[in-house]
Amino acid sequence: MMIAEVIVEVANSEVDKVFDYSIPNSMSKNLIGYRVLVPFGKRKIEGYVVGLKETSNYDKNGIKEIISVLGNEQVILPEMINLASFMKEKYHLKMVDCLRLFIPSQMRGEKDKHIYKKEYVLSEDYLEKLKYVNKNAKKQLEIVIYLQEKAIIESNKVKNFSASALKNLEKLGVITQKLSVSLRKPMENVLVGNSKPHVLTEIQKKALNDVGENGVYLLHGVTGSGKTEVYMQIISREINKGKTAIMLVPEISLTPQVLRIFKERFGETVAIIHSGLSLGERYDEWFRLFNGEAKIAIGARSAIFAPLKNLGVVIIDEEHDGSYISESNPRYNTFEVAKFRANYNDCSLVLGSATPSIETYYKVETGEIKLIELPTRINGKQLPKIEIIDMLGEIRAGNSTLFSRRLISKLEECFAKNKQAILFLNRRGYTSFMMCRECGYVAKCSDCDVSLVYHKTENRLICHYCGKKFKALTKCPDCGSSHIKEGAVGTENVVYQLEKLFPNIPIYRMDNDTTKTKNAHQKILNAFSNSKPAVLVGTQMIAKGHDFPDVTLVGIIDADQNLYQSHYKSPERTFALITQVSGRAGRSEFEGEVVLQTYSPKKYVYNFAANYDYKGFYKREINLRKATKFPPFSTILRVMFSGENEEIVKQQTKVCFDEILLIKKQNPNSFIYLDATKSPISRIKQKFRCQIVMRLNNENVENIIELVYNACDKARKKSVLCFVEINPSSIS
DNA sequence: AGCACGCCGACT
DNA sequence: GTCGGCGTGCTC
Repeated sequence: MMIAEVIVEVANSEVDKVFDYSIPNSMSKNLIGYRVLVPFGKRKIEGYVVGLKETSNYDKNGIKEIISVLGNEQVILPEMINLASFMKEKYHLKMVDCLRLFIPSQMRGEKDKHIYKKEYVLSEDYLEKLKYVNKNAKKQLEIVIYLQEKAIIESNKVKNFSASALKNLEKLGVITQKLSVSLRKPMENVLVGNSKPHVLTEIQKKALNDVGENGVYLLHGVTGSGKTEVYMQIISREINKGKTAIMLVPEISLTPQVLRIFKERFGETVAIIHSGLSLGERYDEWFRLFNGEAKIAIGARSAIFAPLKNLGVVIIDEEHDGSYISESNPRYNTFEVAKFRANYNDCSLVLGSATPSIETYYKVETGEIKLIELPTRINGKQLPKIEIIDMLGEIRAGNSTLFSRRLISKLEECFAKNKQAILFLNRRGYTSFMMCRECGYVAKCSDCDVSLVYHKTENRLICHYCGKKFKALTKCPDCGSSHIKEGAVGTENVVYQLEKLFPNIPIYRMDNDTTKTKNAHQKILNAFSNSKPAVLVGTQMIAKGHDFPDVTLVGIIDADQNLYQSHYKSPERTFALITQVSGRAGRSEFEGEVVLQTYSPKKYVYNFAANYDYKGFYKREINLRKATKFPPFSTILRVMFSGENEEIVKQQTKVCFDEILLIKKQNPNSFIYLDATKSPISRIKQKFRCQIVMRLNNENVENIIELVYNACDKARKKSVLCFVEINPSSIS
């Protein structure tokens, strides 16, 4: 008899183990990677076959038979089953959560399940049916009252109510389910032209040749050095050998322009995976990769899971970008996943960046990564000159506005020449918080432990963590004072101040708030590029990948912003951001310049950034990390507990912490630091958060992590979420 | 996650 | 008594 090992498709559950099922005689035996329907308790559930064997150890009640095979395809390749196991072990994830990353969500569930949204409304005769509801059924009555007020429980709110209460009300006929179709958006019409490969410069040619058939490479090239063309030719080379390719870019730079370049060069052989696609489109693109019609996958982080066989190369552009580390649900490090796939396929992995992460560059030193450099701009122009302006000096000279005198005169100069400027500030909204000058009251979110940001256009206070909106303050709700102090300025405020200074210059703003609707991105960029002179004010989404030929001036309003968060990566992030934003200037025949405003002009990071001295910066930074024992010379681990009941969260954190203390006792040399605290943001979306943070020596670290994972399992409880992050990009 | 089983408080 | 809420444990 043949036994199939099945992972059942039950979301977010404790059922994370292999279940054995026998394969009926009528069924093909080679079921690895197939989706199947299996009896599970009293239910029938979907599952994935991850292994086959002759006998089962489970014999309590005998094993059950697979009911049927779903679809006729091996949707999960053997490589991907291995990858799922690798991720499960490395990041302490659930097997299902990993497998789910590999197939489009449309494929799961019964046909069309995910196209429909589940919503509840009151039945027409609900008043009649109400008499059947038990008077003690508190939860059920709560639902009825909610519905009387709001008329509908939207699909995203369904989880806020007791599932059994909803079910019972539906059975009694008090409420009915309403299925509303969420429509497939039409396919974006990108013109597929015939872009010919560009003639490479000698340096580009050398770079192309230096990338071998396997191994890991770092393409370190200044902004505008023509990395994209090198990537495209590496991909072409592999496609011509009959292989396939994956190219990852940060979500934020997946702009229509970038996609168009690839569509024009590779036509139908490229499939694009990004968050703007509808579920249907995503499914279509996935399937084109799966059946071999498309051979190149381009997309953000999750495109690393593209169902491609016979990979020839994996490219990670803007390698240092934070979006490559997943910060939700299955938390993984894209570089490590990419390396797994590259090893499995015996192909090369190419990282590209103008400002590689310190940890990556360290791997160049240790020989783990081979370095390829593109030190000059393709147009032969110098990188824009970066001028550091001391904002404290401005205050001393009587200028306490947002803009230094230097920036204003440069703006005037720029407009007079009919050119364009970009002003960068990595903070959206109008003012970061509002505080009462009399009593110190600060407007905070009701569901999260953070202050609210004032948005002038909406005239609302908005929580940047959960999105909840509140009425704007005119006076302090505590003491009635109308002396309200405003916090740090955001992009909205920059636009507002700028309008006063330059009433006749068109000003565009690009941030999360102005790009919510589809194609808003494109509209703003089009409008901006068609008007001269003009200013574009924006957050980091303006920093990447855009090619604005007429931008000659870049202003960095508040360069210090990143440095306030005392994270060991703050300096490298600041360096990367300055380099990135500065790279927007002087991309065509006109020279560019950059005005960098700071309150701490002496900080070493600014000097290195202003001189485009990456290597100098790296040396200083790596020595600092070595001396202070921070990654890559140690490993930081954060265990997070979160849940609605504060006491239970604290209790479970304590249970886990005590376990970890035992580990520390037995491995005293492994721990540099260990502490359990409330998270700096102690509540998000009504969930309390506690964390255990530790810094570990690298010797034997794999073992210690394993022990910490076990400690987490001991503290596991249904009502509390627990997850572990390795070298988290933020611990707030 | 579902679904059953079983304990416990409230009401005909 | 008995009905339903709600906590616990199991699913090959």
